[in-house]
Amino acid sequence: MPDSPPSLDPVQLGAYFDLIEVTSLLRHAVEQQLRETGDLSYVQFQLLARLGDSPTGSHRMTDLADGVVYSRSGLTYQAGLLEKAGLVMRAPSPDDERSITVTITDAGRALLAKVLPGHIEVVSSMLFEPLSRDDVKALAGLLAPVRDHMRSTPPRSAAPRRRRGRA
Amino acid sequence: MPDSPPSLDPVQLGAYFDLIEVTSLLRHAVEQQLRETGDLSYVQFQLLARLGDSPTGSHRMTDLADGVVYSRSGLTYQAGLLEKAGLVMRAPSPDDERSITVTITDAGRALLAKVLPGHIEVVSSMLFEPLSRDDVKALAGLLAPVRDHMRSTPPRSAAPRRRRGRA
DNA sequence: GTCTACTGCTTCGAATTCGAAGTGCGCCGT
DNA sequence: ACGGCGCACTTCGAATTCGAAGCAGTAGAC
Repeated sequence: MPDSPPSLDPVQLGAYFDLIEVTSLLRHAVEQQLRETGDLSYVQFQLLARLGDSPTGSHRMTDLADGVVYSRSGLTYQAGLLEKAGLVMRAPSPDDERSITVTITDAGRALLAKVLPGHIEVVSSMLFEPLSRDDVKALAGLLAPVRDHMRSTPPRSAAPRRRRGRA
Repeated sequence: MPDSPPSLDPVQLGAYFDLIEVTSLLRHAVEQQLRETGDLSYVQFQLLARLGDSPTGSHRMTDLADGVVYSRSGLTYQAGLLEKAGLVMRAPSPDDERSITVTITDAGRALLAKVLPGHIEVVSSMLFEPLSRDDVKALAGLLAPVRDHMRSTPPRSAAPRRRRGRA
């Protein structure tokens, strides 16, 4: 079919706007809590959380950047900050001399633990309070396919993430 | 006061993470499209869209800031840029000498119209493609109460905030 | 009337962000 | 093995962001 006239029906538009607004508000609230509790920005928290979640406590820079949806240069900056604060360590990867492995320190884990309850409190009370258990399940069920779709559709001009081998 | 054990069940956690990731990815994609097509940042686009949507084509600064979830000082900056670009006009309100009324110009409307189709295209193909019509309805139905809840729960105020510094 | 508290916006300084360019390593074909 | 291409990360400069402080204008108490 030819491209339909480019427009979103009112329901789509509402969903889109609400999505943006909800996440913006949530992010602001969370950011404030993190700043107060642990003097962390949201990105820094995300990085620590990701590292703390890993079985090894470490990740490559690039994977971190992708995971958090962040620019590489920005990650370098934030990793530097976190390292200076003693929350992570950086070391060259053993197997690939190009890449850097970032590892969370005990101090990092401690701070994460200190900040986490408040974080969860905010998310819980802002995002989940008005939703029933089934609502949350439904939301998760809706977001998952969108997430997968987005992951598999890389930004238009960026290089497709091919490990090796050709198409 | 023994706060309830602060934790999110796995479903909630997944929904929360996906929400953040989806909007981050969407935002990046949209931002890129807007930059390419009309040399606009996302905030600038949001401001123009909001003004263009208004019956009068204008809004007070504060309402704009609240609408897009943005700091006041940031809005002053962006409004200045938009004005310099001839996309909006600023004039003191007749009834309240303190407040400034921002109005979209014809050039602003033109740029908005130029940029909108691509914007919709991106949102459509990234966010809505993997969702059926009913899915979207369900999503909208879930987000609306959350949005209302957040709006009615103003950011916890007046905590002595520490200086920005260090990690 | 006028004093005081509050609101709306701007200015200011510092921190964060990104993209482009730069450096060095690893992979592949010849 | 050599050479070119591509990847991982960093550096650099410019633009954007925020909060705190500052400057009017407004509203309510008395």
